Amino acid sequence: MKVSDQANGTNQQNDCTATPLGRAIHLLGDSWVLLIIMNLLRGSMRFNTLRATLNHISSKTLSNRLKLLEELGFVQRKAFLEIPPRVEYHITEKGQELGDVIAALEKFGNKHLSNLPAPSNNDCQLSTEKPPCDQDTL
Amino acid sequence: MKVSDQANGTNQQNDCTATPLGRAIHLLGDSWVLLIIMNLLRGSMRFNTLRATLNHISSKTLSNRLKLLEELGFVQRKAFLEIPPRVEYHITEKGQELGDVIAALEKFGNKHLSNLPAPSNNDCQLSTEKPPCDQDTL
DNA sequence: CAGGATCCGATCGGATACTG
DNA sequence: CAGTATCCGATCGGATCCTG
Repeated sequence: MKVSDQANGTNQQNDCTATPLGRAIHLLGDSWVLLIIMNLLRGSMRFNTLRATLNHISSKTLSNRLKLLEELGFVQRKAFLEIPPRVEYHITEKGQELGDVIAALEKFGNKHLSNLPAPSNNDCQLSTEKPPCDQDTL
Repeated sequence: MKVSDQANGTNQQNDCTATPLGRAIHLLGDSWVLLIIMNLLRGSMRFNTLRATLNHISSKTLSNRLKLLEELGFVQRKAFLEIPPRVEYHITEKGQELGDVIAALEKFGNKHLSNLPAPSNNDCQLSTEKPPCDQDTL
């Protein structure tokens, strides 16, 4: 059960998109979305920068998620008509509030997922230090 | 990118399991886990009851998630040696704190995912009313 | 009733190549 | 650089059957 490539909600299965919480779960029940939001929360980024930060994401996947987030109004795409082209993605007001969720996640992780045996690999850019997102809005 | 069937963390790809937040994202980046926790937060449930509540989950998937959550210590499995067998799953102290995440999710959903055009289907049992989980701990 | 085993289709996501 | 299109393998998850 993942977020579909397009932001169509016509999934017949089990997305529970009937209620806000269901939709939230459906949306945030996707690691990439979480990761993208997390990084964008710390500042606007260009496509490839973002892609480099999320180490192993393919351009396809990143593109999909970004498109989805844009449609939902959580991320704003700003394209500069230059050569070479430059596109910057940044969080919208709405998207900012996902910081609360991330914060809750982080707090939980720090409390209960810290001292588990780390499984050997270290992939994505997940800085432990607090990003300057407004967590005081909690 | 989903939570693997077993709770092994030996995923070589991109799970970002190095940092607590990464692990949290990895764990909560799964709709079923979120849904299960959500329902268990409202009270202990038996296997099939839980399964009925999460309308379309297969016993396999539910079993996997439950096992994972148990290994991580967020859910406690209590089996009664009766015939027919009865097994109750209930949230642990640790698991309780996932309520914060759920709460954040719900708050966000209510605020930003409420008035979107609902896509026709209504599957899972996602009650809109607040569960009695401690959201004031935020 | 709780759940393990298996089969198998659906989907996702990575790699690559290509375009403006 | 910022994607899109395509191919295709890996994985997940549903259905079914079976057991204690």
